[in-house]
Amino acid sequence: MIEFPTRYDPGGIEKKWYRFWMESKFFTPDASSKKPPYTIMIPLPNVTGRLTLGHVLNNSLQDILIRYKKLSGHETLWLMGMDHAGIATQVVVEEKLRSQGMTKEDLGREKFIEEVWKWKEEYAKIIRGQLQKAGYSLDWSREQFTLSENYSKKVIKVFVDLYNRGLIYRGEYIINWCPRCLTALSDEQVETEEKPGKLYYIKYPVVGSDESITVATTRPETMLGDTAVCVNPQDKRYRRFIGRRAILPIMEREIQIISDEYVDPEFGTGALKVTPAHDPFDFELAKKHKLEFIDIMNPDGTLNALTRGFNGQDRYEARKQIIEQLKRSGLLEKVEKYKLPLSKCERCDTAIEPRISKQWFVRMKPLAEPALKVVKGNKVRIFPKRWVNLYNYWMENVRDWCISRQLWWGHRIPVYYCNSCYDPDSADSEQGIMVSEAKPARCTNCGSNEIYQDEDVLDTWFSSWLWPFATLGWPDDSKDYRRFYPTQTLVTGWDIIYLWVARMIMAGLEFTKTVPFTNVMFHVMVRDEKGRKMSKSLGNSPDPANLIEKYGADALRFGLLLITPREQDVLFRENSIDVGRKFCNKLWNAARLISMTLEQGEAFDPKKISLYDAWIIERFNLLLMKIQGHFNSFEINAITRELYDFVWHTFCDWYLEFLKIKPSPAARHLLKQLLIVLHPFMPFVTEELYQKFGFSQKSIMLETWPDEIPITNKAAQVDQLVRLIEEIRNVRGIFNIGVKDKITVIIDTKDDMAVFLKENEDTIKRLSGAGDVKYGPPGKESLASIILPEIECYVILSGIDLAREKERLHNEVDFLTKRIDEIKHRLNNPSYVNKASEITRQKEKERLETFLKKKEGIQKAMKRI
RNA sequence: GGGCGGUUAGCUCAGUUGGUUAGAGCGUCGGUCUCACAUACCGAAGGUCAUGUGUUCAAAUCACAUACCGCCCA
Repeated sequence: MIEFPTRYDPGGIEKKWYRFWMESKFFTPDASSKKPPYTIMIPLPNVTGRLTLGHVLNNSLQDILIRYKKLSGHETLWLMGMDHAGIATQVVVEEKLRSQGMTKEDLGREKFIEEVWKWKEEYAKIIRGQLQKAGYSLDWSREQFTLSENYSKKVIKVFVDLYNRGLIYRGEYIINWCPRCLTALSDEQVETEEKPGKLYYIKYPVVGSDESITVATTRPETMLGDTAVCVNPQDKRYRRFIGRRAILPIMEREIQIISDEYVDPEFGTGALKVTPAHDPFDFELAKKHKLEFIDIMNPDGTLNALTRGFNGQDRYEARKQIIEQLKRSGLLEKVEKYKLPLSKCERCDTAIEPRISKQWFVRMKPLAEPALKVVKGNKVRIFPKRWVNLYNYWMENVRDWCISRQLWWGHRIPVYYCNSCYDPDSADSEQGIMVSEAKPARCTNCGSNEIYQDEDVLDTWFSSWLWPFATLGWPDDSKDYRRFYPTQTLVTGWDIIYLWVARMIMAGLEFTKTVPFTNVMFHVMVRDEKGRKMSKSLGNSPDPANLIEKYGADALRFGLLLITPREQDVLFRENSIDVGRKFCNKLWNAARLISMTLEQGEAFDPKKISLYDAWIIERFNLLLMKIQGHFNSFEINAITRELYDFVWHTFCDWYLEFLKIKPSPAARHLLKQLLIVLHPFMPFVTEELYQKFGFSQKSIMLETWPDEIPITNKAAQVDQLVRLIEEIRNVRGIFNIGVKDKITVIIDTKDDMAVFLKENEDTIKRLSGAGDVKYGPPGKESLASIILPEIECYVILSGIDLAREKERLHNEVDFLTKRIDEIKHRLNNPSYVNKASEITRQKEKERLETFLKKKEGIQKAMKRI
């Protein structure tokens, strides 16, 4: 007899088994194994902060795939690692310093980086703890970090290689500048939102006339950097001004009036103020027309000395004053309300400043083309399919990637400058610039030994796009790399298609000549009740570790998956994972019951099973088939629903009830199979139960995914029995017959069914609450009638309202008559007969048959009343 | 402005090639501590499947349009 508490308590059990798995090295694959490999690279969490429920969803899905594949005979590797997350981590550490009244400049670069490393160690530990608590079968022995010495070497090598092949260049362009983080950002790290703003109409007086030309702008402060006004050459209103000069108000500077057909005459006034150093469009225009570039901003978003009186003023403060001045001088024509897109830094929410700046870029077109092809050609398959559109859209419109960041925390750019022959003011010359993995001893141009390294670091994503192979030893021809690369599946959120997924595909093709993974599974986002994405910086996620304390890891994992919709983001409410906790307890108790019905010494033999066994096995086989299908299309939350329904409403509600009356060795066998199938979803409780029952392996992790169990019995009679019991219960409910009031039922049926029901009288009695079962046609008692295709059944109602039963039957007849007419009509319709499939028509005929029989039975019963 | 997704019971969601009387969980109501589980069991109430038009023998399911919500891009 197995000792079995009535309640499942996950606490101690989870810790015990995780330690056991770790000590047994079950998470660490053998690179020399002959089994087919299955590899997943974890979407490396940032060391910035604690993991959120978003990570729980993401990692639970991966753990399910990995554990499933391991059970299915694969050598699985789920590689653990973390991301240094340049800006995000630097921001939080700066924040921490600020709370202590310090800035990073107070510390200096070296000391500051030391502080960040301390942060990294602290949070890496927390994150590992969170992941282990959740039961994830990550290979900890191969853990990676994007800023480790080893990983950095690879990042630097890639930079140098790409530079040597002309795919990395330095250039002066308009980039997204965050005045808070004081760094350039890539286009993908900027978020835009629509904000109510204003459109200001400003008059620029035309030199040598008393006329003026009016421009419209949403950012009047940028006018201080204007170097031209541009109109469409076809625009009759302005034709006469082209080639003349205007006076820039406030600055009192003369600027040109030029024409270009890119100007939209419909927008604003049709005259465009040109600010080449602060707008990407104006920048292009200025290059074309050889205009002057005037940068009027300091890095922190204040205006600089080139703006005369506004030097040192904040951009928004300056805007107010400029409007005031324009009003006073009568040059502000009008102000309109206007909705404008506002760009923000994704990390700190500060409004982005487009700004001319010298940065390093990756040429993306040549990388994107092959990456587009592999998705079109199904070499990389994306699930759900609809995300292919987004991928294609981005790849087809890809822009060069700004990879330099003015940060301290990251991979220092491997570019060196010669102090004597390099000219920082020359935009194009490469004289005195050296790109190499190690610091050159002397300048390759002039031989000077005064050489200094670029101060900037690389975009974090420039390291994480190498993740699938840099983690496995590449560029060395290592055993792991040969064995586990390319990987099979990537599981991630759709929000980083551009930032990460697309770039990994490009990097894989470029550096390893193969796709880095064959399947990409995108899952939805976890949001809080207000619909905000759960994020480390917002701090709006409960700590998964706390939820696990409260509910158990299996409960959190299973519950979260169960409430996750197919295509829509999940709005998380804590009480909704309670369903996971209850499910664990249900499974626990199902096993408990089975342990109590065990018959010693009897082994399961599929040839010697009861009809009940056959009935449940049929359903179990069907379940396996469905699960297989869903795994193939990566619809994992569909599987959780199938499992839930099967365990609760088929296995427990019916089979275990049958089992109480007729114990069977099949139950133990089925339980084992069921535990294996459930194991990827709820690893702890299944291991505990597996061990409790002493099944054959050392751990459930070493088991084999079940095949369908071949059976020959047909269990259709059990379906009829289930229906009969449901109907009797229904009658009890309708007539308010209490559970304790035993009723008498009369069953009228024939042939095999009569034999079967007689044999299973105990089941009927027990599950329907019947005290007595009689057979044959009923007498003249007061009866409620249950008419099934092969069974007629009557419940004796003494002292009960017969009018009610009459009404019930009457309604039923009405309903059936309607259906029968419908089907008859359909079957007589020539186009239906011609067009509907054979199977459909056959089904329809069977339905008609059933309804007719039932109607007849009910009519007979009505006469009897 | 372009694109993607959503709209099904009071709430959160299933419903995958069009074909029984559209399902589940939670909540509500009624009844049970029935020897696995009260973290449970039995039953009930509750739906013009957003709206409109169309295709079809047949539409929650397909097409088009509209409305509202969410997201992405410009």
